[in-house]
Amino acid sequence: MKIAIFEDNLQYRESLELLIVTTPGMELCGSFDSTERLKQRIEALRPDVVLMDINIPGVDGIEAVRIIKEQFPQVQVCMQTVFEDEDKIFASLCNGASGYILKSSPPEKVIQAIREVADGGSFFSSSVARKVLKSFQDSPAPGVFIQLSDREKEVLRMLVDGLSYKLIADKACISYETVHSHIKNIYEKLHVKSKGEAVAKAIRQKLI
Amino acid sequence: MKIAIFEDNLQYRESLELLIVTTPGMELCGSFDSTERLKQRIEALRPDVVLMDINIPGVDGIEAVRIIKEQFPQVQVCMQTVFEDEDKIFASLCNGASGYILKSSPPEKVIQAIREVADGGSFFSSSVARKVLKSFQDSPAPGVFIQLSDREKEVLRMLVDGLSYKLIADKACISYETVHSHIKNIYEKLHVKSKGEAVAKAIRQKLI
DNA sequence: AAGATTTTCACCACATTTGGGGATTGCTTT
DNA sequence: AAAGCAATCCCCAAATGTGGTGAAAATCTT
Repeated sequence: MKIAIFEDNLQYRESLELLIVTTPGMELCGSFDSTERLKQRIEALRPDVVLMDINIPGVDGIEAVRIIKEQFPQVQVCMQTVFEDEDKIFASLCNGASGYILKSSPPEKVIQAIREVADGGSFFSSSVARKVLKSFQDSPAPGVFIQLSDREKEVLRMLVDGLSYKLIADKACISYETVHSHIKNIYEKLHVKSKGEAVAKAIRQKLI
Repeated sequence: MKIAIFEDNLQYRESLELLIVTTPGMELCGSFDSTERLKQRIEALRPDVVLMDINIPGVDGIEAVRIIKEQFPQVQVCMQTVFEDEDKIFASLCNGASGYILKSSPPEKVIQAIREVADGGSFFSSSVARKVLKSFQDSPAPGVFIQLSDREKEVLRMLVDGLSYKLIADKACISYETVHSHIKNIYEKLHVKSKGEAVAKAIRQKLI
């Protein structure tokens, strides 16, 4: 299993290098202090797993993940950082990182994270997992309470897609007035009084 | 650390019981095959961590988590299941579960999961983490590309909240025409032509 | 078969949004 | 100093959405 390291802190990078080379089954195929010539390096080295510092010189780690996953989707990326910055965590994950560990994690966690991401799984430090979790819990559970009929859901979906009453009418092969009528009922059930609120509620409560 | 088990499969429950009682620092305070009298039981036992089977007789595990977290938010719940059903995973997590492990997980993972959730962290089996991750990656990264000014973001936020131009004008202490103007610019930048689309895009791309 | 709900459609009046023109001020960036 | 942008304001006309009041047919429930 080939590992590449992108980490600008010399001391930490060296300890990672040592960790990798002393772990059976793992091979260090590259170690860098910036994201310069990122694509060429990945291209040449073909690592299985990349350990990427989030605050690295050059294009930052978040952008680097995007680039790597875009060009080499089979390469698994595990982010590393000292901070627990929520926005950066989410941005990295959305960009395709498979793991996220804090630099304070003990070496065996790092090895575990590498193994799991290489294996197609994911690994989060538990405090990172907690943040990810929280973002779920902040959003209400998929709406089971609000009971929309099939037609109403269909109309709502189109409303969310930004279609006008007229276009909805055409697509659903019903008259403008029927659309009007459905939407009046939807507003009633959702306790809203405008398109904006309806769309917001539909998306946030995952009604569609 | 007091652990309670809710699991209807006798064999698996017994192996969990054995695992808990033989682990130093953990105490088994209750073990049940259904969620009957759930609240009374939690009330009486005051466990630190609950291991909850997702397909348990009585109210199901997903509902049980909700009830537990509602009444006893300090109790940490770790879900257990044989299935990797995405909807159930998300529903459980939204309802307040702090961990999610598959029954195929080895005993040491179970112990690790209990320790981490008790500690305020979270634990996912790596395949579960992968699913959670995927739900992030399906949504685009928080909009870094679309550049809205502060005022525009403010207006957009209010638009999402369902306010009319007039109310936005009042709240922001600017004229109706200025709101109109900002919104024209927002539409331009978002490449949309209606409130509905703007709201949908704002939420989906986490612009607000 | 009776009753409830969903789906369908209509009309009217009013409110709101949208797109098209402008314009001025102040602040940055070049 | 000029260009560019954000923020503020104005007018107009057309398109679109909202609320009220019906009502008929189809479908599902009991």
